[in-house]
Amino acid sequence: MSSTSSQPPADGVPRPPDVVRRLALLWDPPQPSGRGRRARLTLDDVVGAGTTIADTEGLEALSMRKVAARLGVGAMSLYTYVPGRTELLDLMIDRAFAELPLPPATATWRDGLAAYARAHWELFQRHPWILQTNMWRLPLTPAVLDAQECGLRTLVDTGLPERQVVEILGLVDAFVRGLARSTVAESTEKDASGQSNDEYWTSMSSFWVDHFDPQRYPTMLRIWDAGGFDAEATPFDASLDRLLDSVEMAIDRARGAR
Amino acid sequence: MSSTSSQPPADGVPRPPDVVRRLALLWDPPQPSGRGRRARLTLDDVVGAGTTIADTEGLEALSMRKVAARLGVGAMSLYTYVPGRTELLDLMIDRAFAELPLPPATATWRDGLAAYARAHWELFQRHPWILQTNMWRLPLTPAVLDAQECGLRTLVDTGLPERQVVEILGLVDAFVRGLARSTVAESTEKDASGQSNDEYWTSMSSFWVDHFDPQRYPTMLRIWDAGGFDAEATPFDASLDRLLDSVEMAIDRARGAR
DNA sequence: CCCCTCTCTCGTACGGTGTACTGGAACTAG
DNA sequence: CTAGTTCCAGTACACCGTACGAGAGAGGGG
Repeated sequence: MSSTSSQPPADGVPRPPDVVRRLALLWDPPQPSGRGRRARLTLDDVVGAGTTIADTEGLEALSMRKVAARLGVGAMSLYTYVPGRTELLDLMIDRAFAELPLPPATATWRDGLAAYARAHWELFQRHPWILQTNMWRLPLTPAVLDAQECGLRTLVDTGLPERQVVEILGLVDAFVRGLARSTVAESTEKDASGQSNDEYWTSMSSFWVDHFDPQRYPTMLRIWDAGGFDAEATPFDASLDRLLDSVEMAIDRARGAR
Repeated sequence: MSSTSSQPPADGVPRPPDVVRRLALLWDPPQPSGRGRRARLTLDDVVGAGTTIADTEGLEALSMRKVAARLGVGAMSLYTYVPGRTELLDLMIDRAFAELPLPPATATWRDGLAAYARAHWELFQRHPWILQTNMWRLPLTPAVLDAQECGLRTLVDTGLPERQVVEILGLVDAFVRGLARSTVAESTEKDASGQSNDEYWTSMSSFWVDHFDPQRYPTMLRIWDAGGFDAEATPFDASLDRLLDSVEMAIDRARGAR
């Protein structure tokens, strides 16, 4: 657990994590319970509102007060649905991962793994805030485990030893997250730096003339001149194909050694 | 730029980024300037104190007030050395990356790249908060560019097209960060969940009995039984070697096609 | 010598955050 | 109708980053 926790410094008095309650909320639907006053909202409303804010304004704009305002409700009312911000984030992540179109078990390992990677890639475009969650690991939620299960399933019958299956899936995950990160960066940086596009560009290029020393960074200069850095815009699929080639090599080797 | 910015929600009035000042601070040493009252501290003191706090208490505990307290100084005094928290973080990252023992240009590409990866790996063990900075990209600081230059240099003369050099180094970076993340997670999670080790363990295992459905996750179960997940503790070097094998394959192919 | 000017120092204050507490409102079961 | 149970929300607290401005210390010019 912990995963996304320690995202806020645990303000005020830290409130013990209470891992059990947190997991129960994720894995068992909140029973309506009949008795007492009717709820104006559902848990899904709250999670949805949070996701909308994070999608449009970024994770840093996600505050309990803002979520409550969007739902036309007092800030403290949210705490009837959700124990705290950390758990709200876990629920948002679960909801997002539930959107993943997971490939069927019938696909070949290569098609399946490619679909797995592409699905994550597109998810991170749609919900870039997931990459901001600073999680050490993803939270242990149903949809997240579904995705992991699916990814592992694509490789488990290829003859690879189990450890390598885990290792390779980790590599694929890191690859997708890394590439998504830099792609999102490119689109975020410009408007995040405030003001106009021009102002950003001029201050950016002032870096190259004022501080960048070509003698100190000859390789970078050479690669830049050869257009190597424009390739950040290289299609995702080409890089993925090369990665899958190396996976195929590992599989072939494992089969040969058997 | 932007990199680590938007780490705090841009509290209060956002203060325009002023990219120019930020870069100047990073690339040009702060001239002592003679006139006026003598400074009690140096910029390095401030950055060092911040690093110490982040190392020992985590990035979430890094606040201006805490850094100031450690230096025996008022909170606002820090702002004579540093424009704000964002810039302090950039400086801390630069200082950390300056610790990297970069391999000499004389090494073979494989030795150099392995040394590059291992140096980063060890850096992230020493300063795990770097993995928490949520940066879209690393800041454009001298030491960070030194490291990138070094990484690119190991591959630039191997016959790979420039784009693939950039792409492969990105993959290596993502790999190291990903593996470091999950390794750090393992050591952090336990004490981060507060209380005793026992309490953590019992609440953790309560997950497996209360919520984990083996029918839903057969592949995970199978890999678990085969010990595939213990392999997270697999030596870093073994995984790295396999990654480098795939790089070698890419190089051979590029040479063959030439 | 004084004074002026420049710099660093830092108390106060503002607007933001997560959330504990508490009293009340609204509903249902008996 | 009453008791029990739930949801609602205002207030309050500790903490955050940092704008502002008054004071403290040091050098240079007269």
